[in-house]
Amino acid sequence: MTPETLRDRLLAWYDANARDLPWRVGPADRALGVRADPYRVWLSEVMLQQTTVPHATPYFLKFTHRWPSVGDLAAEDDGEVMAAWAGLGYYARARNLLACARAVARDHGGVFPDTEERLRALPGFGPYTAAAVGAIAFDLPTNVVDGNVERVMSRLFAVETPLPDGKTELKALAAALVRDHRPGDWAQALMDLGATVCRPKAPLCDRCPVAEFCAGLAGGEPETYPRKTPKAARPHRNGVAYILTRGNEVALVRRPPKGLLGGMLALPTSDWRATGWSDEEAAAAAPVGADWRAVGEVEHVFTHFSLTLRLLRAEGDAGGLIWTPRSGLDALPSVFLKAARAGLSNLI
DNA sequence: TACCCGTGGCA
DNA sequence: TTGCCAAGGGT
Repeated sequence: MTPETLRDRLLAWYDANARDLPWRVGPADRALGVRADPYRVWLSEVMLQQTTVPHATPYFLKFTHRWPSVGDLAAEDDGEVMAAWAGLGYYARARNLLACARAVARDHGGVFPDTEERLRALPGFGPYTAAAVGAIAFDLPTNVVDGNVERVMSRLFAVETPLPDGKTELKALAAALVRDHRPGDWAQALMDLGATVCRPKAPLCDRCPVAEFCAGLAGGEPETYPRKTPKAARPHRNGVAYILTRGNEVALVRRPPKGLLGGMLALPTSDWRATGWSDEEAAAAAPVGADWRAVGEVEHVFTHFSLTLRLLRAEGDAGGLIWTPRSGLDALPSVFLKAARAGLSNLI
């Protein structure tokens, strides 16, 4: 099978099997000349970074309803956007999202630039996002390489070099298939194939439009690609979260702008360390003096460490805290929402 | 370059 | 239960 035949097969498959996604202009409409809104394409691409479609979708609908244009988003307050992002994770994306929206509003007249190079210069635009927005929103023949495309290429060509070292080789293989014809559909076809057929586990090779081209399938174990270097073990840390209530309100803090959960509202915490905390030690380290009572603990897993958070609760008052009604706790990252719910529960 | 940075679903 | 996994970017 020639590369041109492979392309024809995959694009035809996409025409018949494209996923219907809220940020997507499908192949039928694109054939009529309809273009996707760069703002919506960009927003979806950022939300989908390392995030599943089911998890990102409600956030996309919420954001586009509340901020229909990049100018609307650029004019919003930081805290509102960070609160709306809460629960989606990787909060640097939200900080960069705002920085990018404001750069587009200020430096580009509210219009996304239409070259890969100038997109790449915007905050939060790495190689992937610049290529994806360029292809999907502007039909530029860019090389869009995400985890899906890496997996598809590694199987099609039975690439033995483990990731991440194999990225260069996989990217070159993908580049050799890019043409000026339907570049936006091509990028989305590759990613849809990776997401629905050439899946990480249990690929559906009997439904694959390019199976006869696939060296990984010919070798008998397509699911073993891409090869990967083993990951380091995840360390464990221990911390204390303090739940100070004043009637219906809970005391929160704003975390520093960079680092873990940067810029997000949070419960006050101790430092997070390898050794555990006794109740006495935890109370002594509290941000304010109060009659602290141990009310349990929660477990949470981050990308590179796991955490046991001991929960101390007290009723009291203090300055320098962000007093928030219980109904406002949905502005918290998941780890603190989980901790607050557990600590405020009457079941303890 | 290697490490940092969330979350929830699933086998 | 544990580890793997999802449309990566920043530093």
